[in-house]
This record gives sequence, C-alpha cells and structure tokens, in this order.
Amino acid sequence: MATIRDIAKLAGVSVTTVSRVLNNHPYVSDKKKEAVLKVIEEINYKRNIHAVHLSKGFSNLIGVVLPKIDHPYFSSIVEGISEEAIKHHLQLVLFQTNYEPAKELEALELLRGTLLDGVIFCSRAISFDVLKEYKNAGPIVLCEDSDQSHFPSLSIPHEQAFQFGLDYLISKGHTKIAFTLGRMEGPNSKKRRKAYKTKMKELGEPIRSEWIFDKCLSITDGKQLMEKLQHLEKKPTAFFVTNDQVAAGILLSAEQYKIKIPQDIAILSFDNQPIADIMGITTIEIPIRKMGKLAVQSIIHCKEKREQTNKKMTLPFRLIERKTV
Amino acid sequence: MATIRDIAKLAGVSVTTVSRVLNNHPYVSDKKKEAVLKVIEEINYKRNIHAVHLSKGFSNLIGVVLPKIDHPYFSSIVEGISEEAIKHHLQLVLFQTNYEPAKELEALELLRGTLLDGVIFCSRAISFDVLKEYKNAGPIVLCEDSDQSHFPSLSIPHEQAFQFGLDYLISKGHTKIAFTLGRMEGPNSKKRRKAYKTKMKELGEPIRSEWIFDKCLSITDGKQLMEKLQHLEKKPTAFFVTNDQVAAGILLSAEQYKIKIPQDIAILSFDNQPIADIMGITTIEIPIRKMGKLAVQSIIHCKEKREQTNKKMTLPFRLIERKTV
DNA sequence: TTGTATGCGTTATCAG
DNA sequence: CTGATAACGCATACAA
Repeated sequence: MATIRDIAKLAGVSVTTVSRVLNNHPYVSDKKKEAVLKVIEEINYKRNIHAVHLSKGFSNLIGVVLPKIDHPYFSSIVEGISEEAIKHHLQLVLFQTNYEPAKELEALELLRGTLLDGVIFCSRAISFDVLKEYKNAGPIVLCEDSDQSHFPSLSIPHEQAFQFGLDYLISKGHTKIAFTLGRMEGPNSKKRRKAYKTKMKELGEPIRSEWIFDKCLSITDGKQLMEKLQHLEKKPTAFFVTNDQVAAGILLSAEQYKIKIPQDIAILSFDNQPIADIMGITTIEIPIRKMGKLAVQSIIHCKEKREQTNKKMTLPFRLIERKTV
Repeated sequence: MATIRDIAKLAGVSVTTVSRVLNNHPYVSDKKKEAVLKVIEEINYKRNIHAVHLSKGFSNLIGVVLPKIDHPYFSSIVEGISEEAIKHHLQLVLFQTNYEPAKELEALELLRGTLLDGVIFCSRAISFDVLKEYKNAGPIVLCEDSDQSHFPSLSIPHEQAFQFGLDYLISKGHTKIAFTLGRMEGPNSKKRRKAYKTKMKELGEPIRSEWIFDKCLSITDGKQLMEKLQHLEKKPTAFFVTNDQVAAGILLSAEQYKIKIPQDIAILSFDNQPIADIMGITTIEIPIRKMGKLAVQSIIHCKEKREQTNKKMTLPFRLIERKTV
C-alpha cells in the first residue's frame, strides 16, 4: 500500500505538503497541490484511516445501542440517527444487545477505547451505577425518560403522556382500563406505571395486576394478548398499549374472538407509525425520528464543546384520534 | 491517557511484556503477568483501539449497506447479520443509503481505506462496473440474485421462485395476474420480470404494462395500490406482490373498496414475516435472517483465506399456504 | 509557503 | 522467557 511518503517522493514535495493537500489546508501553492493530486490520482492512493484516527485521536464513529433492530420503534430511531449522522459525516456502529448487559458494555468499552466518539442508548439494561463508571469515557446520550442528572436524556414525558392518554380514555367513559408495557422495569415503563397508579387512585379504581401485561412489544404479542383476555375473569373496557404494533395485533385478532373495537374494547397506543394510520388506530404520537436526530446533535455538542452536558430534553407528544377509542 | 509504556514502567517490565499480557501470549512468567495485570487494574487502563488497528492492519468492523433500515426486510437481514457478527466479534457499521450511489461509495472507500474489513450489500444502486473497481479493496458480498462472477452473492433463485409462485396461482385458476416490484431495475426484480414474461407467454396472455407496479415496498404502497386498481380498465384476478408489507396494505384497504380476498382478488407475496402469519397471507418464504448470517460467514471466509471467492450461493424458498389465494 | 522531526499507542521482529 | 527497537501511516508543532 502506498503511503504519503511515497506520494511525497513521487511528487517531489514533503509529506507535510501531501498531508496539507489531503486535508485541504491553505498555504499550498497551486503548483505543488496539482503535482500531489496528480500522483494521488495516478497511483490510486487511499489514506489509511486507522492512521488518521490514531493521529487525530478520534474516529467519527458513534455507537448505537438497542435491543433489537427488527422492531419499528428502534429502526425508526436509527433512521433518525442515520439521517442526522450523515449530515455530520459520522458513521454508525450498531450494537444489537437483546438487553444483554455484556453487549451494552462492549459499546462502552469501545467508547473508552476511543473507537467510538459517542454512544447513543436507544434503550438499556445495564444499571445506572455501571453506566456512571463510563461518565468520563466520552459522550453518552440516553433515549429515555430519565430522572438522573449525569447524562443527557431525550424522551417524551412518559408519565404525563400516559396520564393524558388515561384522561382521554376516561373522557370517553372508560374506567376499567388495562395496559401493556414493553419491559416492566424499563425507565419509560416505570413512568407509565406510576401514572396509571395515580390515575386509578383518583378514580377510586383498584390496581389489578392481572390487567398489567409485560413484555408486549410486537404484533404477535398483541395477538396473544387477545387470547389472554379470554381467560380474564373481570374484563376491561379499554386497553392502553405499548405501541402501534401491539394495537395492530389486537385489532387483527379481535374478529376471531368476536370482539368489536371500539365498542367492546377501546384501544389506545403509542408511536403513530404508518400501520396506525392504515389501520385507523388511535394513538399518541412520539417524535421517534426527531429523537434520533437530537441524540446525534447532543453527541456532537459534547464532542465539540468538550464538555459533558446532562441536559434533560423533553419532546412533545400528541394525540392522533382515529377509530379505536 | 495511560499507555502501555506507563504500565511497563509502573510494573517494572518492558512494553513487549505488557503487550504479551494484553494479548494473552504465552511465554510470560506468572509473576510478571500478575504485576502487569495489577497495574492495569489499578490505573484502569484501556488500550487505544486505533493504535491496535493501525498496527494490526485491520479493524473487525464490517460495513452493511442498505437503502433504509426502517423496513422489515432490511432490518431482518441486519438482525441475521448481527447475530452472526457477534459470534465472531465483529462490529457492524451501518450505511443507510436511500439508494444514493454516493453513500454506497462511502462504504467502499472505507473498505479501501481499511477501516472496514468487509462490506455486505443488502441492496445496491451503483453499477457493476463501479463495484468492480473495488474488487481488490477487500471482501464484498452481495445479497442479490446475481449472474456475475466477480463477487460472492447470496439469494433465493428469484426467477425460479417467481415462476413457482405464478404456477401456484395458475393452478388455482388464475391467468389474469398483476404484480408489483420494489425497484424495477433491481437485480431481483429483473429476474421476477423475466419469469413473468416467460410464464405469460406460455399462457398466451399479453404483458400489460399497467399491471406491473413499481416502487411497492411498504404497507402504505399496498394501500395505494388498491386505489390504483380502481382505475384499471381491465382488472386482474390475482396479485403477486413484492413482500408481505405490500400484501398487508392491500388486505387492510380491501374492505373499503368492497373487495373480497381471495374471492375477488388473490394475493401472493414474498418473505413470510410475522405479519403474514397474523393476517393469514399466503406467501413465499425467504430465509432472510439466514441470508444475513451467510453473508457474514462469507466475509469471514474471504478474510481468513485471504482470497476473493465469487461463489454464488442459492438459498431455498418455500410456499406458505394461508388464506389469500 | 515549505519541510524536518516527532508524536499517536500498539504490535512484530529479532537478538539475548 | 524478556526486552530494545523498528514498523504501522498520518498529522502537526516548529523551524526555516
């Protein structure tokens, strides 16, 4: 492989001049610049990026940590991240973790090893205490509704949004409300549970643990939910679900159980993905792509200012009324 | 940041010994090894990965090129790739291209610049001639039904599969068959078109260009298709569509047009994603995740043997009969 | 405007 | 088993 030294020799200049040309620095005479460019073209030179990284001390690579890329919520975030990253000439390194802490740590270790200029956690399983150990490893941003003040975070206000949704269901006459969560112990789920508890207390309704369904993320989970519903002694009149996928699963299997929506059961979900539009699902929109973009901007901000921010960024949500409530 | 030199000094050994310990080389006395490990632990040393990469000449990073991550087909491939990559301690660098050649070239340039140890094209827009220029840059694998013999490729036999699907529709009494494609000029689409042409000729049916729909990829595209169908003078009795998403879109909007499936129109699609199961879509299964896994294995093979293979790998497909034909 | 010399942090070579 | 030293390829103070 040819190096800048080879180029320098062939073009009759110094390596510095070659480097300057390569990096579009000023103070290079047109003549020499041309000579260098010519040689580069001739021998089809490409610079060794590892050497650039080592020398500069950074890489333009950022890590994206998520449990599963094959889910609309996460692939939407990544799409947002990707769009913004391209603008800033950043490359994305994907960490599909299945919520295994070891995999999440891998990303953090690479951050510390300076392979990554920053890490975006779309969701996480590792504890806060572990995360804090990497506080100084580089920029980290969390896409979750977080109360901590160590890392920047990015989310809709889940508690408020969930309360808002409950109020909407209540305004439609529902008091018997069941709900689903993606991951019971996830930060966002905790907020949702809290909102539920508060609101049920207000209503004077009991908290029925059998009306809280964990690990509901996919369209398949929604379908299975309908089966579980059959075995419920006391049935709710409304379902407030994790996301549009779950809602879609419910809708698609409602017919076989002779359940009419919204007459028998109302469905309210989160996200507002295309499927919600097509199936007429009433949902609370989350600006998922926007979250991705802001996450990248946050990383860049930390990188440029060389400072660790811990800004909590709250994004707006809004109700999209359609036909399931 | 601490370096191995610091460690060496603190532990009273040479940098070589430190390096040996770091890389689990033999021929290090337990005593020195322990001393080194102790210092490493104490100062919380992490090695600089750029330096490792520069020194070793490779990076354990592979590029994944795709138009859009937010589509079940592509996120499934990536999931397969990811699963296999983890086993081999490879990290994935994502290139979301929107089929812009410049973005695809970026991945290839990084391959040439040795940042990437290999590149997997899940789909591509650049021409073959351009691609060939990177033949020697490193391992490249194509997830497409390809006739070329320069790069390894990985796909179901699209022409055969499409013929098979047509035969199935024909066996069910259909001869008026329309179809959709993701990208008219994509390699896989070309095969499908070819199969269609052949089969229609056999049947003595004319090729109606208005029965061929391009750019159908998403659930939304499927929905729009139903609207377009209304304006067709002569209507088909069956639709053979790009993937399950399109099929789902059709099914979900059929009702509003008072179209019964399969009575009025039969639907056959590709992929066999979860939504096909839930909606009862008859589909031709493509082992998408498997493709991702094999792609990684192919890259690794090239890397290890230091040889460019050009093996064309053909994966099996199979019909999943459900309720739409 | 140009070039020399040195640093970036690790691994590999080879002599001991 | 151990260590000095030379790569790896580029960027950049500093000197000219």
